[in-house]
Amino acid sequence: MIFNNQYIQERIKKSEKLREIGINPYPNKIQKGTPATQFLAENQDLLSIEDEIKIDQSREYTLTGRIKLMRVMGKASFANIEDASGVAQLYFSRDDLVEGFYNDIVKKLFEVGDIIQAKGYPFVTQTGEITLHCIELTLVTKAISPLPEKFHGLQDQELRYRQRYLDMIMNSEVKKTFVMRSRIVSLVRRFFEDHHFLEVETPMMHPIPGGANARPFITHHNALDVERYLRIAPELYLKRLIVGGMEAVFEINRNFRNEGMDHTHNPEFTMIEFYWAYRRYDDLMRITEALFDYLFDTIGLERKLPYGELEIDFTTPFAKVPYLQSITTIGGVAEEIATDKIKAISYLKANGVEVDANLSLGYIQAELFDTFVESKLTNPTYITDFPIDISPLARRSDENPNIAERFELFIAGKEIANGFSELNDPIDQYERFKAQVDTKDATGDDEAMHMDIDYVKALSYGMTPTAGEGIGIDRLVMMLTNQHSIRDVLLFPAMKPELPKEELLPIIDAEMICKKCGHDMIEDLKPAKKGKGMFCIDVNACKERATNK
RNA sequence: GACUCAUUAGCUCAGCUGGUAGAGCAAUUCACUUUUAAUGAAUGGGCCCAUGGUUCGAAUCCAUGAUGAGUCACCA
Repeated sequence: MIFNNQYIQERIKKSEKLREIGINPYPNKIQKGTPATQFLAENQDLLSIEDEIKIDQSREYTLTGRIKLMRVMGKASFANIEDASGVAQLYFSRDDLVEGFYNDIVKKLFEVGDIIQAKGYPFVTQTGEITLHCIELTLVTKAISPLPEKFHGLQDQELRYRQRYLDMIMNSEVKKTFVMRSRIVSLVRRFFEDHHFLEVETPMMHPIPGGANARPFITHHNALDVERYLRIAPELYLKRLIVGGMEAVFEINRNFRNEGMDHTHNPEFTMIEFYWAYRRYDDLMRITEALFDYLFDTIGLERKLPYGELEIDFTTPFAKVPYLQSITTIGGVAEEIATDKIKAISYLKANGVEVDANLSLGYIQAELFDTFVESKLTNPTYITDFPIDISPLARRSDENPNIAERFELFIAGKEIANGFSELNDPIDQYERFKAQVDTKDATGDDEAMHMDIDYVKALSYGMTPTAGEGIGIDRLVMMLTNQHSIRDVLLFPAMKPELPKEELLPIIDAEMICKKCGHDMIEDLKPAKKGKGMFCIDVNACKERATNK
């Protein structure tokens, strides 16, 4: 049982006692009181009263919040309560409350973790803290689980992620990070709206995964009996909207990639993608700089921000370095090596990187870039002029057919944004998809793109010359809040299941097998539409298994 | 996916070269009417992550596994 812990049992007993004496531990009609910080701000003037007793009984306040600390000293007590705004101190004594309430209820049945409402008037304590002198106390919500230790708080990284609400209660700076995240997302949205972009919502479940190189999550639509892919990028849908006549659109939402997790990767992450008709990739670089200026100015951030050991200078305009040049000047790879596939492969091998010789020069250069350049890009830097063959959706440069009108923005060695002039030649697009499919066949690269005929068809009706860009919101927030793990900017980061084996096994034995064929791979099963039990998603495979039995 | 580290009371942590468990906070009881992690006294609280192995004896040593963190690899 989840509540069989001794501490929880103690608290449940208190909850029952409250009910016995007619106090509902979970009352409904409670109004939120004055925010704690507002209470403190409005009574600052008490501090300057010359009198020995700084008090104003004519002022009346109601505060609501969670008890974080309680100091009981016989017939009087102090408590710190916290609400969304901050912490305020309460004072209550036996003689100021209804007779018996202090001794029998406050001291015995109220405790740290409970949410209470306090009515009273402000005064200043001997140690100079503005405090609410309570004349009435009401229980708002009983907490039957105790809070973690009051001084050290919740330190266990795992518990902090799994029980984020506890992390937020105990570690106030966590809340600050997420308030900042919300602010950034809101400002990004406002920035694009102010620039006359239209916010849209495109499908999260795609019949063909596209718009990026990544392995998708697969799910099943029962009614249509088809596979669906959680989107890896909204790109191809947003560009269909440009074809349809929307000339500036953006979408801020989740993308899903079925890949490894680490401190910069979560299986679901947030991106903004925006598409802008009659613009080119250099317009994107300018508007991205304008976005950073807007964020920094509106939030009031210094242009030089610490990031761990680093200091990052966000002063615009950002540096621009062409792809090949970055490999030679920043990566320190000789040009004759960087432009020769055979030499580049052996150079990589000498540095411990194995690459598939079937790959084209562009892919090999991408390896050179990833190995020797990326981690060195600390200050915001645009890497421009990408090899065309690693840019299947970007427009070819008019001047040089081997490079794409594309850039990526790097900060602190991480890719933050990716933008390009969009390819709008439907026949060229078809050929590029085909080349990707061939790569997939030749190298088994299951992240290469699929052929999306419907998208090519959309292009065939004519898409205006368009520029489009994606910015990783999680990483952006990491940079601006000096957080080094994506999990610290995600409210609920992805975690492995925590149930120990012993608890999982009985469930699997009893429930998690197909009722028809006895198949026991959980990922192949779906719950019965009516009644209990599980059945195979793939009906044909199920029949086959059943007959083989 | 590879390597390194961690996992002991509700929480934060000790626990030596193997001898069956300790503190602070929290809880319970008592004292205390201006405290700031309040204080003082007493009491209760443990499948030492799991499973094997070595051993007379394992929280401690070894193996395997689980979860988390960090480095690297892949990706945004």
